Amino acid sequence: MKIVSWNVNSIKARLEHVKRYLKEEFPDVLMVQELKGLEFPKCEFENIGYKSHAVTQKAYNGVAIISQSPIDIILDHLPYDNEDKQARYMETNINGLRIINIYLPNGNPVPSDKYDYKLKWMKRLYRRLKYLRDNDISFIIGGDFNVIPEDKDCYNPSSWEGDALFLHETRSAYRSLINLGLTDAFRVFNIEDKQYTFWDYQAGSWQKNNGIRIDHFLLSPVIADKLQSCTINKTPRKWERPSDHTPIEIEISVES
DNA sequence: ATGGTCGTGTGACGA
Repeated sequence: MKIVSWNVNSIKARLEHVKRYLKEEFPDVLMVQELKGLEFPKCEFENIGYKSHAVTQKAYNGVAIISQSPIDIILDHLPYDNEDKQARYMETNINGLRIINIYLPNGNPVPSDKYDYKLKWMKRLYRRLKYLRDNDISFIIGGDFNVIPEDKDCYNPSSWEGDALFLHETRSAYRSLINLGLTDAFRVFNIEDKQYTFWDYQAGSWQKNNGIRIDHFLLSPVIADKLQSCTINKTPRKWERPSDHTPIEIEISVES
């Protein structure tokens, strides 16, 4: 079973990219982030054999899951704060697998209410994932975490000092998630540095490979044992008018 | 070099 996460930076601007990707790679599940609008082109995906479900808001954020198999919605928001209306979380069952798609807050500038929100959001996420672990519910969580886990996951660690994606407190909160017993799927197969999923539009970042690794898949233990591969697919970042992120892909063996 | 680039929605803000 092939599952992919991709921050598309507007589903309207990237519709043809997403359709092309589905036709070329034919994933079982594609989770997308940063839809950036209320409208979601569900019919466009139906026409090429995909079901979908989106959680959207006006102008900002937004996540969706596009799947060959039916999607059961478990949650369409991150629990433990009823005041939080931002469209950043969805939790589903697909083929009996618990699949979670997140767009974790960026949090810049630091300090700010945005950074406070990011840390609170990460604590809420911890609480939800701990609940799933405590109740022996296996899961796959993927998405744009807006966290650079280690120095080797960015091109110039000193230039990221003080950034909300790289601060000690951010990475510490991320490690707490890992310490629930989760596996960073990418690092199972690749321990090299300079393995990025995002390159800024500015200053020739792509051409200079000045990127960061912030899109991740974390797997609970039973599913981690079934992981076959995890690959960053840089091809869509080379297309015309690309997203600033590129897809990260995992393959899970599922008994049939 | 105190910039540079996108996208939303149509002005300022977010990344």
